[in-house]
Amino acid sequence: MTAPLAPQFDARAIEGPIYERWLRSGLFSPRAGAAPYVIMMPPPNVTANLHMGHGLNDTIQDTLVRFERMRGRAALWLPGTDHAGIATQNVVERAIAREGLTRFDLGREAFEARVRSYVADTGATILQQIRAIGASCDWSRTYFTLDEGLSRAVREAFVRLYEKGLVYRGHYIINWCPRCLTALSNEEAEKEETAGSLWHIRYPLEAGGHLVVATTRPETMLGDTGVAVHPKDRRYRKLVGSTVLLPLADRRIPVVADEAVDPEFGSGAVKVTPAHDPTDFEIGKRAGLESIDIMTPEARMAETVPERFRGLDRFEARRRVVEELDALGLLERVEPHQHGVGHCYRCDTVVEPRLSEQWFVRMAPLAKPALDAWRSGTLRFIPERRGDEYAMWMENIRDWVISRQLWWGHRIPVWYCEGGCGRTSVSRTDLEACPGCGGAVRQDDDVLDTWFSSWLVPFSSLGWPDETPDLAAYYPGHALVTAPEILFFWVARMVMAGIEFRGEVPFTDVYLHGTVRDTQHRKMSKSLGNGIDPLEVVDRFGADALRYTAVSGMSVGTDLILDPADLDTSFAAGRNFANKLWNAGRFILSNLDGPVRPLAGATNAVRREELTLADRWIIARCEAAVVEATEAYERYRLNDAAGAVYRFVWSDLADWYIEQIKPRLYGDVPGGDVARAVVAQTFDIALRLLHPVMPFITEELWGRIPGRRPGALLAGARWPRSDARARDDEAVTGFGLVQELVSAIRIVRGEYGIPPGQAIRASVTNLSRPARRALEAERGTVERLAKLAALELDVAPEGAGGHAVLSDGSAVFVPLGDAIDLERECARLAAEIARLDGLVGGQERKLANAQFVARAPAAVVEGERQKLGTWKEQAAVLRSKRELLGCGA
RNA sequence: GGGCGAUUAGCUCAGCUGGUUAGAGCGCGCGCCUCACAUGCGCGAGGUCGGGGGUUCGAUCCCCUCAUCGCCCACCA
Repeated sequence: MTAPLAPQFDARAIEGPIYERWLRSGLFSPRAGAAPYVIMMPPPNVTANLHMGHGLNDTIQDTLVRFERMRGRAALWLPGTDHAGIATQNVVERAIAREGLTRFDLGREAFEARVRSYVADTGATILQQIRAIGASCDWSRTYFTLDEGLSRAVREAFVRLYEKGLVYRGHYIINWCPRCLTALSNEEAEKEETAGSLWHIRYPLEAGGHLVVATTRPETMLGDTGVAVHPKDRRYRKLVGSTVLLPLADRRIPVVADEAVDPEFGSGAVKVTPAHDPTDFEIGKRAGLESIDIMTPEARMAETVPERFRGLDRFEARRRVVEELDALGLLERVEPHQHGVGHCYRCDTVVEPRLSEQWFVRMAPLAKPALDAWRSGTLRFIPERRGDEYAMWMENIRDWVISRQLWWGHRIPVWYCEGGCGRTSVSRTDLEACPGCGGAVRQDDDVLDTWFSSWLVPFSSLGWPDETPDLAAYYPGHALVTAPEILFFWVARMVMAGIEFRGEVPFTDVYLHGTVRDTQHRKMSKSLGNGIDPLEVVDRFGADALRYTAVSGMSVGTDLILDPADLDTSFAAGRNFANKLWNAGRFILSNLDGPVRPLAGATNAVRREELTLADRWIIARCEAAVVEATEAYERYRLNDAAGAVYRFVWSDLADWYIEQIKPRLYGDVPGGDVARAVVAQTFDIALRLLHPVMPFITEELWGRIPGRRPGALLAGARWPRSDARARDDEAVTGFGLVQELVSAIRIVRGEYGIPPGQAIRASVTNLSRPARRALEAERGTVERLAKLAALELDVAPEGAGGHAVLSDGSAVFVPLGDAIDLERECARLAAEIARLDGLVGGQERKLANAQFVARAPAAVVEGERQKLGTWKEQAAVLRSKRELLGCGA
């Protein structure tokens, strides 16, 4: 376990064993006695394979859960899978089609058995794959929406809603997928803007002349049972009540008046096909028109149309109808027409509005409290604007078609009496006989929409309808993290179900993250072949690199753009950072071979007087990182949290502090024990702060810091507390000047191509008090990092050399002797002076503006004055240097 | 047709309540195998903050408008 760290970071070597240790530790199950923090994982489909969408979604959830777990919450991230009715059935139907079979060949029971065995094989795959990215789910509570318990919950919910009159059965126009052969909800019929045509057709009037109607679906005219006009439309008012001779179908149909007609659109007259259009259905109902269903479930023309059209596919029928109308001279004109056409969300087939008998949930009563929850602030969305979408949907909610003509799912718990009484029974338990007459019963053939089980998950997964301890402890939950695509399918409905069945919203924060897209901003998809396999990324770069890239590449609500063609570049940031962390860790750990003194508390704790300026500086920077990262995690600004730790680790700790302490660590100067204490502590804190985002590498390194209890895990360690005593403005300013000076000297070196090996001298004059103290304290640091033979303070420049000025006005001089290119140095200084003069000029104008001084807040004015002073000072210093060099005007 | 969002360096994005010398990563150029790291170190180039107008002492940030892209909703057939 304490094998030396590999020189080269190898994610594959550490991730498996660490995940095993986490599992064995039991940390993924919520600890008893603490305040809970609960996230329900959006259950992936049983047949799903991990894609980047999951990668992103699960990374975010895991980051939040790990953060809260470390903060001491009883964190529960509850995983499960969804039986995914249509999707799964489609997969299995495709599989048996390869054997030349349909589900009807197999019959219901055999087909269902087939799906079950298929799912038994594949069901656990996705959850296994999720582990690869480090997900800290409580696997002991894993559920499947078709489990016995969740099935009971489904029945309970159905029966309760039925008993309240919120579930009903009726004949309505629903969206029908002619390929899946099932009803779909409004949400499942995705509108796609389509370039279609608007056909203007002449319908002859019995009394002579004709009426023009416009339609986008001419084939439906075979099912027309009326023509409607607006009651106030002068052009047509007198025609109301007259008769139209419907062409092709050769039927006589009435002209009716209805408010739903828009006189402005088309000709102002509408053909009415009650069996194939929701608006027409309503008009037909009001006018008492007949409904003629002209299509089979497969969307071929049915027996109800003239023989020559029967059996034709709807689009073929469309062509034939148009052709015949044209031949008859009844086609007035055709114009291009953009409109939204519904497509099945599972197979993309154009859905057909169809009249059929289905089960529905009356949604308005459920929507009201769900909307109130948002309005009152009980429920909030991140980003906020998503709340408006939620509200709009709730306000315009339509009843939910919950029956599906599928075989894979929860069978509708309704039994029809086939004996004498004809009663319909809704029951929590299977019925053998009619409760009314004792006669035979037949269960409804249909199953429920998949989402009818998903919307219960926040409590059904915890044991509902039983009042289990889990239910008491972990409902309601806290955050719900998902893609905006399922806001209505799932999130909104969970809120409704939560309030309806448990009296409380199931979570308070809905974090809707973006979508993973390619560089052309196309959604990643199997069909486009632009996907990225997260498992390949994990394999090549490690889970931490994947997670870091995902988290840092996306701010609240924005999409994550990755290039599937260039994984090396896409994941470079994460891979490089993991590598950096590993090497910094390797260095630090190899220098902590002995006991490390604590920074506070114990008797041999490092005293404040023992700290160098650099120590105080890194401790202050670390404190700032704690505050920044903690606040960012709390606000779901994971990219900011990751960025804060990244900068601390790379820019502060690795680039400066580690370099600063080397002489102490090597024993070249005293104070090694203090440096070790400080670096151990700040590194430890950095690992904690980063752990939610990069759990594996941080776990591996953290466990090797001396003084760990055996078996201690970072995943269960406590979150760093902010400590006001660590703040230290003096050290931040002072060490900042040290950094500036080193940079200034490096720039001069670079300008004149002074070889890295060649030690030079540098002197600083005109020092401010903080600069003097800092440079005296860190003289050695400057000398080493700028590769100086000596840093001299207050030694006036002599001879030719490079000049620079620090932000406090300190004048830096690097003697160059013959190496100087006087012209070049003069030009360089002139450019810098010009830049400063520009700033000074602007600033002077600003401060000369009486309005500004009078109206801007005093603190702002004071700040601007100070800036002016600084720039003036810097410009003056450089001017004097130019003079010194004899640059001339 | 309604509603919303975006437009900042070559690319991907920060810039959260108007005052910053507008930042990061990747890419690019120059110099470095400096005993943790070349998946690295040092230095650097690169931006009229989409166009136009306005409010303000002051606008990348607020308002209007135009353009482009995207998302959500919608029974004008």
